[in-house]
Amino acid sequence: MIAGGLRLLVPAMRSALDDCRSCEARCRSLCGSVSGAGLAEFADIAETIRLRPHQRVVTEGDPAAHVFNIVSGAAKLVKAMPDGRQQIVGFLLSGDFFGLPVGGAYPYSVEAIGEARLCRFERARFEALLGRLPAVETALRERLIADLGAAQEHMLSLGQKSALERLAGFLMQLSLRAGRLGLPSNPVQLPMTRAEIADYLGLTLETVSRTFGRLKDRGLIAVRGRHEITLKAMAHLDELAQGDEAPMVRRAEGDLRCRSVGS
Amino acid sequence: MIAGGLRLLVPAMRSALDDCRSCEARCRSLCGSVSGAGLAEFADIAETIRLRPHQRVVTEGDPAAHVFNIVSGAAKLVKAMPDGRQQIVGFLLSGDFFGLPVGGAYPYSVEAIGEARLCRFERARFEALLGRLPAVETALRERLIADLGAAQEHMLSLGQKSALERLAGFLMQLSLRAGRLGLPSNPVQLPMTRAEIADYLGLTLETVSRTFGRLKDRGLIAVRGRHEITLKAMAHLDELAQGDEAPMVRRAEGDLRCRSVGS
DNA sequence: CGCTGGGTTGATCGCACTCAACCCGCGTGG
DNA sequence: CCACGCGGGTTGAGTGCGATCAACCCAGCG
Repeated sequence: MIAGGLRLLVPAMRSALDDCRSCEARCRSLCGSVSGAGLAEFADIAETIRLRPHQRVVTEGDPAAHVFNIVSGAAKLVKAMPDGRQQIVGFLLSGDFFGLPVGGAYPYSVEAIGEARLCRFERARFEALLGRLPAVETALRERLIADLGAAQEHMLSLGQKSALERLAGFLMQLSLRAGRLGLPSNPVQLPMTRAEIADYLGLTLETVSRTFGRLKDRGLIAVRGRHEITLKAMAHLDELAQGDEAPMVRRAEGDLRCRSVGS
Repeated sequence: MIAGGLRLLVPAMRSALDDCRSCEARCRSLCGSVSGAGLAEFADIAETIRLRPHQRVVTEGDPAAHVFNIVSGAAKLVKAMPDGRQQIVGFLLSGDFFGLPVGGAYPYSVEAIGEARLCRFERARFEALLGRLPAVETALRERLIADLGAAQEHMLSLGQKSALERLAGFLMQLSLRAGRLGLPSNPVQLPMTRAEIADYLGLTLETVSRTFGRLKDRGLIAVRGRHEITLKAMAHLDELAQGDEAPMVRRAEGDLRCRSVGS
């Protein structure tokens, strides 16, 4: 999960929403944690929302009155600076959860990528439910820990990796994630634009475009259309993303310096 | 909290540790969430550990058998790459909590900065306790959400901000954090080295050193010794950190300002 | 004393940013 | 039907911020 992933609430909406059947398979692992009664309670406070492309559901800094769950489509979590710079801190796919506030306010804005359908809960009621359903509370904790881990992994990318390494890692992430959702993991589908990839990876759209070219030149990927990438050497891509292969920059390992005394 | 902050367990150690009194004041807000019996249970499974400077308690990738709570001193969360590059994803101060695994393994290494004392719990027992103490589970959830928010804020820094903006933001963070711990918030104490600041901000130590110089030249800070910084214009520093003032587009204006001072 | 770890400063380099032109597909409307 | 605009993408030329390499400084300490 690149960011706010939390797939436990989808089952709750089966009775509230009529066309959620595509979610059923992929969230089965967490269905067991919700009792029949609890499931009904979730359905009770659920509300369906449809989003047009680029439409915003949540605005950074607003008081957090609701939490959300993506049913279908994709969205992005955006943190903006006053001068227009922005960082996408995560992409959300169907089943992902978001909207938990920091200090009472949303810490990011959320906008749809393409059409999206999602499910809304009043936050107060949602939190009240958590108290009554410890299994859900535990599942939520697990997801938060996973998200925190993903965030830390992304910090490593943003702070230390080259453009090539970041993009390779991004493609591998998308592939793994699609696989977990039961979708084909090799021709990777990119619902987002180059500019959005750039804002996620801390690069510019030109650099992203050029870096796709470099990956293609190396024979690691094939670009088919704007939104489909074929991974031609996943193991190699992964090595590249991890920085395993010879990079231009090699930093000395500080702790073992005592070995080679001045010679 | 810059990273794995979680201050709820400290009270539990009052009976297990004799000299934790400095923690008492700062964790009072969460003390109420633990019943007397629960507190005793925590004390029961607590174990004290002392660390020498640079000593490692947790290694990235190892199976996570314990969770920890910092009693005194400071530590860093480090993610490393095979070629030696590393990203510090957080600094821990007294009261902070860490060690929750992603996929069963620690997602980072943890090393002491200077001397540190901490408290260790077996993870299985800790999680069992969470089930019996819902108030603690809730407090843990709150801390995880706050940590996730801090991580996302840091992504914005790493992905979009200049060296000057990152360092200004870092100093403001440290100041706020010290204030929350009941320590003086203006002459900021830096327990870590320049190299560690660099690895946290995604810069090199040379750039960090030069950027301290630029902040000093602008009259925003005063550097006293290696580990103490006086913030001379916190409002201005904060604007700088947020990117409110003229950023990358017209760097010339910033240079103009320096020139008029210099010549 | 000299050694060592941490910090500062200078000179140079290079990756990614910036600015800019251009391409392509698509929808709209004359 | 083509003209046009527009959003998204690619490519090229030049720039600059921060990385790299390398002295040098300073304090603590055996």
